[in-house]
Amino acid sequence: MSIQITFPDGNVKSFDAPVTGLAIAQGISPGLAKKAAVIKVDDALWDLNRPIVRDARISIITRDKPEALEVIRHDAAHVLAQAVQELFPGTQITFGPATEVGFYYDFARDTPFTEADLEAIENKMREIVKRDLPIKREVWDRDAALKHFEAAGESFKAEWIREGIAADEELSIYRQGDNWLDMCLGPHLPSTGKLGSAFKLIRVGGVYWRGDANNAQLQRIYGVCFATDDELKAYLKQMEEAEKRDHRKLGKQLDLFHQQEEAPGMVFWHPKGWAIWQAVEQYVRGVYKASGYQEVRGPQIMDVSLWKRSGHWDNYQENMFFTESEKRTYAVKPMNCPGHVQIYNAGLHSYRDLPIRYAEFGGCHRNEPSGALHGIMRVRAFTQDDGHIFCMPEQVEGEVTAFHQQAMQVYADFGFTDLAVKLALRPDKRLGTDEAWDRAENALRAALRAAGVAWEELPGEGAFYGPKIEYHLKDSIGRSWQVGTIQFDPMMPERLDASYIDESSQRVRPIMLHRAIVGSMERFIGILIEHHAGALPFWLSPVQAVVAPIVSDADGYASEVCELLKGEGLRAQADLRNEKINYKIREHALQKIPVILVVGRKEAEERTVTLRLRGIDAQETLPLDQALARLKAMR
RNA sequence: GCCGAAAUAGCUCAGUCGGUAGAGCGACUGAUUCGUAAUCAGUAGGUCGCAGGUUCGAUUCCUGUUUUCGGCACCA
Repeated sequence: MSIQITFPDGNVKSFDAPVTGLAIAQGISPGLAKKAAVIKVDDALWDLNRPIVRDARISIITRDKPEALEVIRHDAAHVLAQAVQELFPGTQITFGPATEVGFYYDFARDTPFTEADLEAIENKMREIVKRDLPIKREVWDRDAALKHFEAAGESFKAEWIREGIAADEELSIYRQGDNWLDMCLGPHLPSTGKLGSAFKLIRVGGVYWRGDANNAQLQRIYGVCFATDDELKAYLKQMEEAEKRDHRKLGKQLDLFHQQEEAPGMVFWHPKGWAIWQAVEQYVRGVYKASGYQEVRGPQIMDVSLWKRSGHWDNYQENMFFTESEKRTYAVKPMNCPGHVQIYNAGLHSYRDLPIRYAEFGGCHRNEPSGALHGIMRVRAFTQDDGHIFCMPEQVEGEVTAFHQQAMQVYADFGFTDLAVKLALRPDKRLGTDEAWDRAENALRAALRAAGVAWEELPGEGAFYGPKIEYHLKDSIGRSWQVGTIQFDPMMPERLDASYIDESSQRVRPIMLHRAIVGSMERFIGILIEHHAGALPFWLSPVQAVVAPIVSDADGYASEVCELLKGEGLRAQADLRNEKINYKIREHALQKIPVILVVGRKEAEERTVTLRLRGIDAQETLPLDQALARLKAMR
């Protein structure tokens, strides 16, 4: 039988069926066959040696293409699995996909893998690559597969066949050489030799079977993998650089903050770190004012009955701190919203007053699981740039759109342009009817559409009271953190009895929007530090300028210059230590001070200063008033 | 919270196959006044995370615990 194969350029050629991708590639050129990784058949990626038996549009995917890279990484996972089973018989295989930079595979084994094991496993992987084992796809009968894996003691694979694969679904098995196989959707490279050498095992960690904490604990081995050795090398280099930007490291080096054993998950802000905080806070306060918020302040602890009414006690009591006095139990606030509702409820509101927007730099405590703590990014005591908008349902879309635009402007002002916008939809554990959730989710979608942004939807990730839009930023090693959010909440007004009087004098529930732009001040400052590698923009730098005299004869003049700068509201210091100018320059450069003003005898006599700006070796000497004007312009 | 690892001077780290520890930087003191990324010399500084156990003797071995790190789960 002959089939028609359509090539990417539109050419059509007849082949005797079955024909494989590899054969087609060889027909074009041996070079292409060598570079080929997989073949795209219509819109699906297939193995090169999988027989094509029908008319199809095809394109050969060479190993330098992104789609091929995913296959290479997936292959690496399988080679890893085989290596582990050869080295550690009795270890069960489960799943092993490609990731953004490599791959992982999850194993069930009683004995933990050690760092030394990783080295041995990686060597075994290279050996399997060298053996160049053919990789072949087979379609198995479901019962046969079940029987095989059960007989092999692979209970996790067997469970997956029973519970994870639909009865009518095709079950594919990939054989790697004669003695090893795995159940897998594929596609894969034609042989292990095609994997190449650009991979490296990097760490091992514990995970739960099927991502559920109630299930068995597995061990996940992570690797990184690229198409070429140069790319791997570049990646490892980049990671090394990224580690230098770690906010925990820079926080210490730049003397911004510290944390200690007696206060896990909490931050001791040092003067320089607090200066950054103040700069951020004053900026955000300006945003509050500009966008119609009134700043308020609620109490830090409130009777637990209030938290029972709000629903927080039911959902989060495990993660709340409590304190007691005179036989009453108080909850240390984990959120500011119930407090804001009390402020709202203290007065009577007409529909004409809405929207009412309250804002607070609200300090919250949440007893986060110990394993979740991470520097100042995930803490147990934090401050939100929190705000709550009480409005009518028809005002929601406009408020959300306005918020979005304001938030994007704020991120841009701090130097962030690469934001991920996500829409978190109804979770399993929730309040309210499905109809209410439909309305809420659609209102947020409409607002995002109106704002003209692309967003990702996250089913099941919403808050218990409503859906939310989330804004995410990445840290130096690629971990994604939520910063801003706006959340739709029809539940809290109901539970805490908030209302307004509508046009026909009826008491009606407002909608409440919870919103934050920087989110947690702690987390945001952590991300700021990493994003700028500690070299914060001038307006955020804790010390904006250092005046450094060359000889002690210039000390008086240096102090005068420093006082002048401070008088203009700049954060300046004079470095009058008995050290050489080289020493001072080096130290302040390492401290990432944006401006160093060097003054020697000459400057003191002529009333000039020599400016040295961060990142620029060239110097410029200019009169004091001009230098001052220059610095003021940098704010 | 779960799996794994780690914790030594202010910081970065070395070390002790069980005999109570060392470097560099920093700090302090003195000398030096030196024009754009480290001047020289000297001094001080540590219950080796905490609590038990084994031992003649523990920072080292064992157990527990706290915190941190990596991963997962969680993240109102």
